[in-house]
Amino acid sequence: MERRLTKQRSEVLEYVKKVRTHPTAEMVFQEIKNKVPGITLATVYRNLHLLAESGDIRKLMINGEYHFDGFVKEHQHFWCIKCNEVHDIEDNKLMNYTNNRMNERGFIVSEITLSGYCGLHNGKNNY
Amino acid sequence: MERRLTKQRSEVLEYVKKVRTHPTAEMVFQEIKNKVPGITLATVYRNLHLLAESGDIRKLMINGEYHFDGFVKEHQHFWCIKCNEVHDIEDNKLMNYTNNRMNERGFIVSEITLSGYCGLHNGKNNY
DNA sequence: CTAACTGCAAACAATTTGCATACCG
DNA sequence: CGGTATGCAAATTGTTTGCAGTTAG
Repeated sequence: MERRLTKQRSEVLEYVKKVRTHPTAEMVFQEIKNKVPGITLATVYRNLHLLAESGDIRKLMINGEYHFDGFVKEHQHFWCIKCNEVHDIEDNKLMNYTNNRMNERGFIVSEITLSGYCGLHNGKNNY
Repeated sequence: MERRLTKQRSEVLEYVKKVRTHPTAEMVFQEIKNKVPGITLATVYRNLHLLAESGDIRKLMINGEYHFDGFVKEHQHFWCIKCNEVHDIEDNKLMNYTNNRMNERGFIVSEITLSGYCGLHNGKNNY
């Protein structure tokens, strides 16, 4: 199944690649619909899934919604319960430690997703 | 808002407490509907959420669905992409390490959710 | 008694699908 | 051309809600 480069697909990809906000399909749709008149949410979904499948972007399931991440270098995610934002965590030590501990138990870890309170909502600064 | 102990609520609680399978609302409903004739999925949902709110059970969002866990002692979860099961991980070292690393960055971790391949599906035994 | 709870049906939100048409390579 | 991809509308899935009747304390 060969892939074609349509206006819709390239705009979806470009948008997800340029932001670091882990947008949902709906957010991507809202942001690009002006540049791609007539585009549908269904098309955005289809492209996001295809792009994730081909490894151009990552697909995350956070709090019951898909979020998409144009940053494909291995990293982890943290979802803040309070501000509802997804933060990138780049911590090789944490990744290695987690892999080692889990490998010992026979598991292979492909994703680490943490949740809790981010810097702005950790109680030290909670106004 | 005082809580009452109805047949429906106690059966939901009892079921979630007795299994270690992290059932969804639908699964709980299917398992108890014979013991509680006439019970509705909506009632199961309402009770699961109330029980989670009061701390009697835990509520997890895994792969886009709520799962419920009667084991309330602090622990982590691992979701196997292949068998689609949620495994309990009890690893205080991993928890402490993760907390420490994340605290340094100003985050407070309340949940650790890993995903990947469990022992039966880690490629060493993948038939 | 009376506020909490229930069943029922309808509403919802996120996502997916069928199908006829459009268009990339 | 031929098979991908698209728009549109309808369908699905998981979950929540409004409401009138029921029940625990």
